[in-house]
Amino acid sequence: MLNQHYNITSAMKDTKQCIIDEGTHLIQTRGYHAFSFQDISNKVGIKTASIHYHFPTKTDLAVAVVVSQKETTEKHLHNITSNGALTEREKIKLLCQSILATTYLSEEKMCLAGMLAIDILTLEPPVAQAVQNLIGSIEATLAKLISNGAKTNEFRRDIDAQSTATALMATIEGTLMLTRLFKDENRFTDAMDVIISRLL
Amino acid sequence: MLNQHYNITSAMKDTKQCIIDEGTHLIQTRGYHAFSFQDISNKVGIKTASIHYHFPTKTDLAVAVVVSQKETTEKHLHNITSNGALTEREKIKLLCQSILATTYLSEEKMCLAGMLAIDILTLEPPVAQAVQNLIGSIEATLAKLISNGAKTNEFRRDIDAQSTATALMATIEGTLMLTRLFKDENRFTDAMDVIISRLL
DNA sequence: TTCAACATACCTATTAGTAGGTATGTTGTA
DNA sequence: TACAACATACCTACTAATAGGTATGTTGAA
Repeated sequence: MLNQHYNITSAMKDTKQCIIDEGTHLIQTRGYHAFSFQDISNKVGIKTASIHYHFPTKTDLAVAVVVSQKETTEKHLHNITSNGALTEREKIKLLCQSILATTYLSEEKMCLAGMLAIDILTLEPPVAQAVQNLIGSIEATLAKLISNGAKTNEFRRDIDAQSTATALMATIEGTLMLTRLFKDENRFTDAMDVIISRLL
Repeated sequence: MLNQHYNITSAMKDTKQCIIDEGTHLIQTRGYHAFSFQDISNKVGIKTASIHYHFPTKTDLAVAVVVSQKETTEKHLHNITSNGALTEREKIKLLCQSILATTYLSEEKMCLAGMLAIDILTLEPPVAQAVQNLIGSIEATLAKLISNGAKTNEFRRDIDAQSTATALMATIEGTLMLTRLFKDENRFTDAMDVIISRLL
């Protein structure tokens, strides 16, 4: 896992990315204030002091985690939105399924943005800004999909893309939160089915 | 503030309740893992060690906070549901307004249940159970209101009380989370208007 | 004189972060 | 092409601060 004295091969991610990945996982499962450098140290196999070499402060790490996630998410979103074989409604449904699969169904993780959003009052401004950017990006994609569907009369006539996207985003976060609380994935599926069928 | 050497008057809540109230406030603003006994000590004017006299562990305090909140909330919910002058739809809207007023509009607080629900993987079972009970209670009230409205044909014909209540609960939590993130109360109002008008 | 409700004084564990050192890799220049 | 100078990526050892928690002492009121 360590790069010290070794060449980096294709099968070996560099340490910095390992730290980001493990940080992402820890934030999604335990939250910002419930994970420590020691947790990362144990998983990555690097001393806590060495983590500071890559990320001087915990805030720096958190920012890197969110920025990295934004890139990954945008690629993923693009894969869905650019699929010409799907209707806009199908794209939105697929997006929801995809979120469930990468969060609760993957070690009961929460959405990264949501997990950090809840700590907004205790996060330093750079992290808060990064989280806003991440949520903003996902919401913009949703609004675009709804807007597209509206043009082709795929959705209800009087739909408002922006407020509907906002409501959809909120329901995704909230339902994920309650799915984790009750450990019942049907909560997510049922709630999203109701919302999508009524809102769109 | 302290009761030591003083009689408890009507204007003076007892220390135990003061600790619970301050704990409630701290959890709603900072979250479980970002508040300490020292924070409570500073606000209540009691030494941290003395808090342990009333609540042996942090878990005990958290449970007391949630149980206390459940009682308060249920009284509040009853005041709304038992108001004969309101339609079921009006009751639900009032309930949403009331939640916004007591959370984001009050020092940017989050819903207590939501704030703890997010930490489900790091909370001890008694706390998790208490949070489930609290959310369950609110959700049951919502389901009852929807069920009542359905009987009087106040809502859409094909409405399902339980799944609609679940979706509504999720949207309330999620929209509150994003309202705090972006510090924009219109997010709550807009999203809830869309949801209520489409779902009910 | 008992005892509830505190305070004092501590403990152990953990936190993020720092200081200084070391082995290896890279690079510009003579 | 040799090598000094520097960069990279770690290490050990440490710090100050904070966390939740405990054992024991004090005090005023019933």
